Amino acid sequence: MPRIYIKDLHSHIGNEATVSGWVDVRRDHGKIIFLDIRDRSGSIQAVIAPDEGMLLETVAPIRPEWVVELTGEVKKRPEKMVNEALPTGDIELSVRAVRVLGEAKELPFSKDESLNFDTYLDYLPLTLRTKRARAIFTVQAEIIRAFREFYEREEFVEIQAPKLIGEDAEGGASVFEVPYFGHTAHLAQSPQFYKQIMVGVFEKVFMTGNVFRAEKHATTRHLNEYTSLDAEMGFIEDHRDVMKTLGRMMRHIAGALRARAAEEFAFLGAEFPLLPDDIPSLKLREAQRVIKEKFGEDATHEPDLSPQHERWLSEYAREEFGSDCLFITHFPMEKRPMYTREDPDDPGYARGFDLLFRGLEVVTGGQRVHEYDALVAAMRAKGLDPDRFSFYLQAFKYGMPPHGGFGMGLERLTARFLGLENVKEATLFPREINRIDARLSE
RNA sequence: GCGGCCGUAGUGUAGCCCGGUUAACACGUCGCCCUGUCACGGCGAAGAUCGAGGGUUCAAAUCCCUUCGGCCGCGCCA
Repeated sequence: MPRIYIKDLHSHIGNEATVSGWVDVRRDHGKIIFLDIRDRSGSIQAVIAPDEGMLLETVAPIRPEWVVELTGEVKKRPEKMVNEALPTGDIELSVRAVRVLGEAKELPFSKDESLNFDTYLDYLPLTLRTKRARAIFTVQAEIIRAFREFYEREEFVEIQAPKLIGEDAEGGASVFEVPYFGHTAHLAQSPQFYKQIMVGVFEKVFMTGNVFRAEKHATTRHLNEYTSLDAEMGFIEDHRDVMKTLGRMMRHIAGALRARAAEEFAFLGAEFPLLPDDIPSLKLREAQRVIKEKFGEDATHEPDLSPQHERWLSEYAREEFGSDCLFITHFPMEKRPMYTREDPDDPGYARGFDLLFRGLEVVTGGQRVHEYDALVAAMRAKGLDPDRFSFYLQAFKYGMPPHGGFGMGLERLTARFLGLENVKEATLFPREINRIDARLSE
């Protein structure tokens, strides 16, 4: 017999049905007991009535998070007992039989209690069961689904990039070392090289996968392991082709969330973003002029934006352009990795961009160097030895089209969509300097 | 790495600035009562040597030092 989900119980009114799930709340009135039962689809009130003497004994030890199977009649509630606040508030399950499928020990805290974030992290297998956490990660799953949906429609091929790599990908960011049969391997800090290589194979590729950063940061926007949503496409004119695709993708994701996650957004008090057809774009130098004029800080000689600058610029983009997203382009070449393409019309500056979303950088992308000799020269200019990158360089040695792409932080994106303060709230099992599941100090 | 803040029952907090008899409140837990609640309710109980170590003092959760742990901001980045 197929399992009946709680959300479908309205079609069983007047009939007997069996549901299974976790006990959310127990309300014991002595001779009548109410259990709120939760499954993946919703929750319903089960009533254990006084005339079922044996049942009361079975139910007596049952506490929150016990897993039970309940059989009984699905009844329409008497009018006075309807709870309009709940989707199943007009019905209840009048229980005839109870089967305990799994017991639960006493909970360390009641599940609705507001916790310190550290306590939340200590008890993730339990705290992820809360409605809030389930809403966040349902939205995240929809973001990935929409991302995949968009690029499949655009005829990109989905690939899997390795996580164990030999040499560090880009220089700069610290990478984790891994013993590898007497050698030292590294955990990938980005799929950059592999997605570029695969442009030589499929022209257009995308991927989702985890990447690793060995940086000792302690902020609300950094993780030591995060999920990167990447795309790379060949035969572009310049970085603006990538930006256009990315803009359409953001609109697709927002549309998909509106269609499929409106309930979660409402529950979390999140607003859908303002995303105009053309996402506004400023060169870094223009953005710095805005900062100086509007916000009074002279950062015109900085090579990059600070977090405060990003928040200001997002504020400006919303007021000025009615957009929650803003592209910043043309960072100085010395701040960008060796595969970055310089803009011939703006020497010294890159054909690259960051995407700011509600005050935070969520994407970095741009056009790449695709000529072998130029790439070798760029490596040398950055003090890198081209021999160490000979594997990667084969792609360019044997013919590559002009191409570009981007990498996007899934947790940052999720957090910005939902207005969460800390990206760790948008990470199922965050890896941070002092914690891999449990605190490392313990 | 640098700067700011925090550590009190299982959980979340108050008390700390202005040291002083049994460290308070809420939730949870346990016991008794309750046939309509929906974060049920009522009565009662247990549970904390106040992160750890040292110092000042007649007296320290409270003041000082050290140490451990955590959070936030910055740097770096997505």
